[in-house]
Parts: sequence; structure tokens; C-alpha cells
Amino acid sequence: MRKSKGRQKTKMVKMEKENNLQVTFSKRKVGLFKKASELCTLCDARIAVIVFSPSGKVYSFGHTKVETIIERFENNDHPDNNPQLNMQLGEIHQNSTIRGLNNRLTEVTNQLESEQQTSEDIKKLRKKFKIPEIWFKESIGILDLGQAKEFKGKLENLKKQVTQEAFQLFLATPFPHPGFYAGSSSNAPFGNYSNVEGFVPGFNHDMALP
Amino acid sequence: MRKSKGRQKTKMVKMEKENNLQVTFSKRKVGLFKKASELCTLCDARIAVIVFSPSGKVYSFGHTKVETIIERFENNDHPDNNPQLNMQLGEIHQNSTIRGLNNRLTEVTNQLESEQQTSEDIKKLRKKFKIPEIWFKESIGILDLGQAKEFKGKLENLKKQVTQEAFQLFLATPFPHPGFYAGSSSNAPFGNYSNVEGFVPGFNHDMALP
DNA sequence: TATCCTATGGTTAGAAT
DNA sequence: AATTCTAACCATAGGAT
Repeated sequence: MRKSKGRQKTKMVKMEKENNLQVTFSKRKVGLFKKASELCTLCDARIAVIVFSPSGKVYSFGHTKVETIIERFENNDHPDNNPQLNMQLGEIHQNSTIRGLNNRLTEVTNQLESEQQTSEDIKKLRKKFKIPEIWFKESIGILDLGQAKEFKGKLENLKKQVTQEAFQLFLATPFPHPGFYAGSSSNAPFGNYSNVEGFVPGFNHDMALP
Repeated sequence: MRKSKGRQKTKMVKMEKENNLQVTFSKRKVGLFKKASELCTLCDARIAVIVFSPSGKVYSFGHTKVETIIERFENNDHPDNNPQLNMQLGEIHQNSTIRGLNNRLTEVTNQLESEQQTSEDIKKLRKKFKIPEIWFKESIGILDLGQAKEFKGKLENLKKQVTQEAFQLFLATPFPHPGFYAGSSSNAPFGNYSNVEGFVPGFNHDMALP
């Protein structure tokens, strides 16, 4: 029989029963990734989520790619250069850089990201469709950087049409979106919390460029 | 007066109205961080979440510290084999119904078949259009301006052909696909976005080592 | 360990501040 | 840009498989 009192309220403290903890972890991890996924889709955001289970397993979610997001994050985050970043203990920090500079940075970052993604998508496409190696053998040779860039642009264009549409159609699954990655590995411990009326444990490092 | 129809269902696609997008981003970002926080507390997990807003701002959540989590993540050896396959075979959560599982099985099966067919189609395609050189290669080279121009022209031409005809080959395969609408211009018989109950976009490669 | 089933508890879209 | 309010919509604890 399947009768229960339905969902019951739970205190926000570490779960006692090791068993329930495991189940809850599994469920909520899925929920968290889903939320991240939805935020990406709805708001065109780039997100990376890394989760270490208490037992040490690693799960991650990323759009576009965890590594890419991390890289971008670390490129932005250089506390040593910017005293202001440490003003308020893990709170909202402002990078004094001019808006224009930030826009440019974002632009360049996106461009780089796009190119990296293109390369990867193409590789996957080739593998997935088992495109003969010969396709890649004949070479033309580049002399001019400008031409190279132009080519990249064309490649990007091709990618959008072939990869984004055909590739996604073939590979897309009911729930995940193409371009989202996840991985895992091992090992783990625990820590503390900080912050106002919000997240219980955690640390909100919020540094937005004006 | 505070009258409203209450929460309304929303499609999992990028929000149209720039204004709503902004508000939703703000709200859901908070929700995401809260979820991460709760998971940390309840299950003694270590989590890092990095979020880039479409405008380029960075927000992050970390327990214990984002940098620590990242470091730990990167120190892990991430087996880089076929993530797609792993995902498809390994992460079927969230597809809660038996029907869903069956559909998924059918889907994967069809995909395999279609790929085999695609392999053949690709070969024919290549011969027909005489697809040139290193199209999908990262490091390209152009010998001289003449070839560059010629290449450019072929590229343009091929692009059209690929998108028009090759596309049909790619998409021709019967494919009961719920699909994800990738946007982009197309005349293809795309399934548009359907229901929810799973990560809409995204690609969850979740392979934990025991 | 990871779902499945439900009754609740929790989250959030829309509108307004 | 973040927060408030309300009415839905959604996530999930508990129990079972």
C-alpha cells in the first residue's frame, strides 16, 4: 500500500539518518541541476555547478562547459589586483573597471567561448556522424591571420546551421540540452556558513561589474 | 491593488521580454543558491555555483569556498570518453514514467539506426558536393590569396548546399523526438519544445566513480 | 542506489513597489 | 535591480519498490 502523510516539513540541519541523507542528496542534486538548467534556458545565463557528495563523488553541471565557466570566473576574479573586492566579506563587490571595458571583456570572452565551443562541436559532429578522416586531410594552408579569422567565422556559421540544428536533433534527449555537460570523480569533507537571512551555509561571492 | 492570476505556467525557452527575463533571472538565481545551500546543509555536501548573467555579471555561491571547490574539481581526473553515450545510458532520471523510459529507449534505438544511415549519407554527400579540405579541422591554413578566395567561394556555396540538401539527409530519418527548439533559422521539420519534467536544455553527463 | 507514488510544503510568474 | 504579494505551479519527504 502506498499511503503516506505526504511531504513533511524538515529542519534545515544535517540529516540524521544516513539512509535518508543519501536519498535526499540524490533527489536534490537532480533538482539543483534542473534549476540551473532552467535558469540557463530561460535567461540565457552561463552556469557551472560542482557538487561533492559527502562520500566524495563529484557531480557537475555546466552550460556551456564547466571548464569554460570556471576559466571565465577565474579571469574575472583577481582579488590581489583589486583591493575593493575584499571590502565586504564575501558580499557584493564591485569592480571599478569602466563599463566599456567590461563590455569589451564580455564580448571577447563570449567570442572566445564561441570559438572553443565550435571546435568541440565540430569534433563531436565528426565523431558522431563518423565523417571520414579524408575530409580533414586535404589542407589549404593559412598565411594570413585575417583569412583564418574569416574562416573561423564561416565555420561558426556552418556550425550554427549544421551542428545546432541537425546535431542537436540527433543527440538531444528529452531532458538535457546540448551544450550542457557534467562529470564526476571522488573524495570529500565539510565546512561552514555565512550571510544574511538567506542561504544557510554558503558563501556568496558576488562581484558584478557595473 | 495587488490582483493577479497567480503563477502561470511558462514554456522552457528563452524569455522574450527583456524585462521579465531580468526579473526572473534575479529570482531564480536566488532560488538556485538557496537550493545549493540547502543541499549543503542537509547532506553535508560541498558545492560551488557560478552564474554569469546574460549581461555579464558574475554571481557565485560556494560552500566552503568557490575557489576551493574548483581546485578540488580540477584536481580530479575527468575521464574524457564519450560523454553523450554515458549520459544517455547512465542518466535517465527525471523521466519519471514508464512511458518515458520506453520512449527514450525507442529514441536511442532510432538514433543508432539513423546514425548508421547517416554515415552512408555523409559519404555520398561528400562526393556529391566535393567537400573540400579541413573543414572541421581546428588549425587551418590557406596557401595564398587566390586559394583563399576560391575557398571562400566554395565555402559559401557549400554552406547553402549543406543547409538545403544535406539537411534533408540529416533530418530525414524518422525520429519521434520531443526535441529542443534551438532557434536559428530553419525550414526543417523540427519538433518544437514539448513538456517539462526533465532538464530542458542541457546535457547531463553524470558519471560518478564508485 | 535510484526511482515511484502522493500529499504537502515550497517556489515563482505576474503585477506593483 | 531587488523585493513584495498572491495564486498557482512545482518539488520533494516519507514510504515502498
